[in-house]
Amino acid sequence: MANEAHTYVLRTIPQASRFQLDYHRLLNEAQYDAVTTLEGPVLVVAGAGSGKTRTLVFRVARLVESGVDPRAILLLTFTRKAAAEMLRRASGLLDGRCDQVAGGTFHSFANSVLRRYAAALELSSSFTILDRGDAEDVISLLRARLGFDKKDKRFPRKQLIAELYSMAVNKSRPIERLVEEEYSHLADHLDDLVTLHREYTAYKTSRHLLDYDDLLVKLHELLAAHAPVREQLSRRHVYIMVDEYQDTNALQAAIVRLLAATHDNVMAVGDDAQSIYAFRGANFRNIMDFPKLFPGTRVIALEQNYRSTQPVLDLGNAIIEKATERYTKILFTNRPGGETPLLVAAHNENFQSRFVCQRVLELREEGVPLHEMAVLFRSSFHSFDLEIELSRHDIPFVKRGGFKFIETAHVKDALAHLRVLANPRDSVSWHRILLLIEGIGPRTAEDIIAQLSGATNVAECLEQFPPRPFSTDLRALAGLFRRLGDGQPTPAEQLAEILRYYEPLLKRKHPDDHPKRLKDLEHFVAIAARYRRAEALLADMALEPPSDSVNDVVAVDADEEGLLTLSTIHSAKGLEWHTVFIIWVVDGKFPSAYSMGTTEELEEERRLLYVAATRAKQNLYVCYPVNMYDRAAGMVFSKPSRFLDDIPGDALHRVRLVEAPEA
DNA sequence: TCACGGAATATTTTT
DNA sequence: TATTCCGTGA
Repeated sequence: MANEAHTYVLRTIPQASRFQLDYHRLLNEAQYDAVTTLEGPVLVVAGAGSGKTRTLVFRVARLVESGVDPRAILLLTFTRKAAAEMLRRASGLLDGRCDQVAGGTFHSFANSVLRRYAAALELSSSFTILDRGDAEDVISLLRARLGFDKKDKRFPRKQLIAELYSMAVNKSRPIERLVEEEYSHLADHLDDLVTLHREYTAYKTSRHLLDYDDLLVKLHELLAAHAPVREQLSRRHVYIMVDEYQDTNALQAAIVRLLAATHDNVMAVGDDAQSIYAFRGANFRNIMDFPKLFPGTRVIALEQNYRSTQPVLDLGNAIIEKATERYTKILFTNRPGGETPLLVAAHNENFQSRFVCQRVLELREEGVPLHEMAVLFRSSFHSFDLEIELSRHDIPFVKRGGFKFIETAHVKDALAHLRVLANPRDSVSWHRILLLIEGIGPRTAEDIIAQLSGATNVAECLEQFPPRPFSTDLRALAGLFRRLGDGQPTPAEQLAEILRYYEPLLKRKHPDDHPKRLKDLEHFVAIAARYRRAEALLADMALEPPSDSVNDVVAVDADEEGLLTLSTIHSAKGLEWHTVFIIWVVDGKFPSAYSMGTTEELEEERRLLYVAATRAKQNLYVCYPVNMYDRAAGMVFSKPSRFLDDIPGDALHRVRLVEAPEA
């Protein structure tokens, strides 16, 4: 026995003792790889439905289980809701520790960092965030002040100017070059646009105003120019994960690079085929440049799809196959069976709407709950007719994307009062507030704001303004601020006080439809009640406004059976449903006629259709009306989207909707 | 300087 | 079609 030769094998002891979760069993190989690579730069190229979120969630859990302080993990996502959902799931897997992970959007992260380190940038920590509309208001104001509005050559509109300035930041290119390359029709006004931009920047600085782009610019500046702060932040956020990396831009990439300065522990997750935010300055090539930014990057591809049936996936693959530039993968699935997606030709828009309603009701009968179905479209207004039809059939729905309720004039009016309370130098909000008063126009408002800027007590200053026809109203406003200054009211109480002042003004301004607007404002008070600090409310309203659209829920009964989702494709990113309808898949609408100028734009539209198609788990209906109304030509025949042109019939089954004889 | 009404015009997607 | 612009009268 003692003489017998033994061979010994080293065997790893199962790590059950060390980790609560059986990562090996719960993840596929590529996912496991991504989840367990904790140190160093990693790029996860994750196809649609390949368990990207699952991977991120498990990685958070893995990090925490490995003894990493949850507060050292930073999860940057596209919406804060996405971050919250992931952390909720991670907590479900493991325990409450995962809640302490820092998470949010680039913008909300920038917001909180900048408030904390405002001093380093000679910025007030009570700065106000301008949304796009606010930025446009400022631009319009300055444009008038500079006299650009009445030149012989018509000056561009504020929207376009704001877009130009924003694009310059998000594409990291000077205005001059951008105009030359992409806005050549503005070339005549180049000098004035540059002047206006300088004024715009100065205006914001002197009044502690930051627009969306400034948040990123200032954060970058803070990290780039202040080494001690960079060190501190980098040591604080030791494990960084960036979701939806294909929709980030060069500036955001630079921020990540600086944040990771001391450790290089960054995991970027994304899919170049799903890049749909170029109009905001995102560049899908960013994802391919990640390894250049972080030498030694480990690239992991997730190619197995767990979401969709093979026929749905085949259609997705067929759509994206013809993209002119493509870096990655063909998705495959193990999900058996499934129906071939249908291309449904409806006689006109209303037939299309009725088809959706009918099919939704049938599926509900078959046991598919409403919240497992969604209707997707290119542009928000494409669903108007459908919304009417759904109401008629008593089908409850939520609409995501499009015009948000926070963007309606009356909500912004009410919000403005809260904003000046936090930042008395917020002249944008002052402007809004004062123009509500009868008899006060831009000129008088300017005067009053000038007075206010030197004042220590707002209410007193307003009361002391020399008598004018509108003095009574001004005193009422002063009274409001006096009351708001008293005690420590909650944001909801403050808002209620504001509404008492605002209601008469609202009724005067909108004699016909003020009841609807008042209802919105009550809704707003309810939202405010969730906050204890006004600052948090204000930041959220600017950065993460409630995603419900204005014409919101037809709240029949939002019981467990839930609501049907209507959504723009952009707002449907990352989500999935049992059944998906895509409507208005017509050339000119999808791709949008405004995006047919360049190949880049057209390619982005193609990716958009790809994103839409890959949201479906089981059923996919691609719909279009054969006859549609065109303002110029009246009723015309439509042509299905060019992206469907060469798709064979076995990948997309073409059917025509005919009216069944009444039963 | 303000308010209002008629004319011009661009028209999507969002932090 | 809805918004923004621009001129007019108060």
